[in-house]
Amino acid sequence: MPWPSRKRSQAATEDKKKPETKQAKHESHEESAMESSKPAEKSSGKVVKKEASSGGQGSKQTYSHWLLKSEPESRFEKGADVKFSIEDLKAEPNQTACWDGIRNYQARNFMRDMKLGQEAFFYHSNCKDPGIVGITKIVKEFYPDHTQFDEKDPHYDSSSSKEKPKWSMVDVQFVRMTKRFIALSELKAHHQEHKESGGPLKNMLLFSRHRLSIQPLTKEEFEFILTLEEKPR
DNA sequence: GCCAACGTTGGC
DNA sequence: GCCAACGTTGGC
Repeated sequence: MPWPSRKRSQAATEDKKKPETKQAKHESHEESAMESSKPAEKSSGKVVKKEASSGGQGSKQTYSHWLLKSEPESRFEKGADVKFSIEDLKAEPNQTACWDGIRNYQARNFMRDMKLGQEAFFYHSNCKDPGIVGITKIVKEFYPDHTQFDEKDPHYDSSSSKEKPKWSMVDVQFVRMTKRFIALSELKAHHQEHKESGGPLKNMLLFSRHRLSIQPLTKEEFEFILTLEEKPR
């Protein structure tokens, strides 16, 4: 299936290295056709621009901040460990990694909307303590995910081709750890409260698109979460 | 390990 | 294009 979560090593960043490998989840589909046609896509695309939360009523608001899920604990997928914690990111050259292995159209489309310099929360998922642990920034906009062409990679996609790559990835660089761990449970409590009060987390996708490993955040959502850093829980 | 949510596949 | 079956994500 499609899904993704993770990313992995290598970074192409400035130096152009080639990518390495990594993974995330995988799966496949067909390209463009799918893109346009599948449900996920459409929703995603649109969501991105419009919705938004605050503000935007009809207009299209563009997301400028993101949340990236990654699994900090070992888990094997087709023989490969998908573990990639924020500590792993910090250990990469330039503290930068390519976010490969994303095999979900909605998540892929969000990656394609990511712009240089935008920030993303690094979220630990499928682990003992799920929540936000740090902040990263986009240091390379989308380009083909090399793992789709590698038959030995868990995320190989035989339906994709170098001429028409189906899957994309971006490079992200570690910025800093959040001042404290911001647990999913804490975000959820605010989310529920905000649903009634109309607060900034009322529409946070973390609670409605459970399976989306790459999520857009509005500026208001991002900033509200940053204020949580300052308050001891 | 269980299970709810939800995306994908594939028959028709 | 609908929809049931299936598979995956990911919290608990």
